[in-house]
Amino acid sequence: MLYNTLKREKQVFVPQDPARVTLYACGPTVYNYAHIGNARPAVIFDLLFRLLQQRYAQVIYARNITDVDDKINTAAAEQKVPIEVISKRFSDAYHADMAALGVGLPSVEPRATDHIPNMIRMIERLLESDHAYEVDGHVLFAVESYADYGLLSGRDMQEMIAGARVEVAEFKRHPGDFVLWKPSIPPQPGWDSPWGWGRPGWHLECSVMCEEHLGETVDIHGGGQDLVFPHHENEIAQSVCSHGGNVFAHYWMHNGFVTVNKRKMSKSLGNTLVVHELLKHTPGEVLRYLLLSAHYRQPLDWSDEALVRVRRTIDRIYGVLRDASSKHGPVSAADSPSDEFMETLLDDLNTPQALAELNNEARRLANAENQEVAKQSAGKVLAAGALMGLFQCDPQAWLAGDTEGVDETLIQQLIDERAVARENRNFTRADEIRDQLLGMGIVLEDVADGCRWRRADADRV
RNA sequence: GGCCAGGUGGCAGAGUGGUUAUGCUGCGGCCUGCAAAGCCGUCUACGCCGGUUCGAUUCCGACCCUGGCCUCCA
Repeated sequence: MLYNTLKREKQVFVPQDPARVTLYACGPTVYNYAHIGNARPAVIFDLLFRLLQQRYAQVIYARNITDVDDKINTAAAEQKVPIEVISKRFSDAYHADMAALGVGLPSVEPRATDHIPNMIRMIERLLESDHAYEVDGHVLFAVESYADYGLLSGRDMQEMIAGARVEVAEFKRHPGDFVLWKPSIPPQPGWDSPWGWGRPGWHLECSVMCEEHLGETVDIHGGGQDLVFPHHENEIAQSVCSHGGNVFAHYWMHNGFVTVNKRKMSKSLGNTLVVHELLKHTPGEVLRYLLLSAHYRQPLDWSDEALVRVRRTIDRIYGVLRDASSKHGPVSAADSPSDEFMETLLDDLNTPQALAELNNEARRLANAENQEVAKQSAGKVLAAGALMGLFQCDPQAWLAGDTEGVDETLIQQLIDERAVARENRNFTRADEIRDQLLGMGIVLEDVADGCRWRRADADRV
């Protein structure tokens, strides 16, 4: 069951071919570090990919890297380095950041620059069928040649012209026409083409890479909500028109925005949160949980309070897992999560409710009175976590936190000294030691078989 | 102006025509030498006004408000 932007309703997902399910998600343009808004679709479609793989024998998930774009050219010019340096640096960073968020690699990760000949062929087909025209070294797509243009975004071209706020380039036949190919001037990147030396327009790479790696028609195509128009609308136009009218994608999924303190994240507001930076202070798992804590189609508000909240929730669950294994022996993931969990996740990726189910199971685990119940509950928690990319760390290691800069020997000495003091019922001294450690950011927990310590929340978020 | 979302308890955030979401916080309790951790309990939730209904937060209509897109953007 998936919400389809095209139909504006939830639909039962029926693949064209259950033996080969295809998913395409718009990946990053590599001109800068990924911000948390880029991470949201990466995490969501990673989860969708995991779910599909559970249900279908073969799932091909393509997530592209756009490595030819004017923003890359600008970044290269500013930093006075070749564009390849920029695209290499930030695609590497993207991989590292996404890996930290538990995002696996897609089946294929095509790059725009590896598909220039195919792009040229697609443009030629569009020219031949009069869906495109050439002017001064530019090739433009003629939106009037495609009757269904605007269907995905629910737009009427006439109305859009009336409300247009942007000056239209002289050479366009219709204000909505968009560039398929444009001339380049060094140091801009360029390739030889029938229309001179130049480079592809934005939208084209996704159409071509879908065609190349997944086929003319894909099952699911996804991306951020802001891509609905014009990016995906234009992709549809190009693909349908160059494929003799064949459907481009059956299901369209779009994720909502990440806002920061209720405001849309944007460069102009200076409130973009870069994953690379967030990871310096926050484990990727916390970021992932937070990204999954709201439904993917809803806006997600990012704040320090939210980060703290998620941190505490995760700590509690790891704590329950740790206590369970020390009380009932080692636990491992069950074959599958609970039915409730799967059901809700399969209902248009209802991750908040799925996490609620996971929390319910964790509570059952904490309340488990015997080993059998405990192992069963722990198995469900771990299986659910595995599917969502959460709770795969060793609980003890997670709770100990980052021990860098912590003098473990000194802590142990103090704990031993405190144990002696407690033995002698010298609680004044014992509490003194506990306060001293707290001052160092260390919290003590007395348990049946001794005393364990962890870093205080404040130092770990 | 056009199009599209959404307004839920202190906060975050699901969901449902009649029954506990879940998490975080606060408060009370169990446990503890005291704590911490964990557990239990708890805090008169569904923007406003009509309508349908035995019954609406949930369906229908009007209204108010918020956000997004229409230009590069996940």
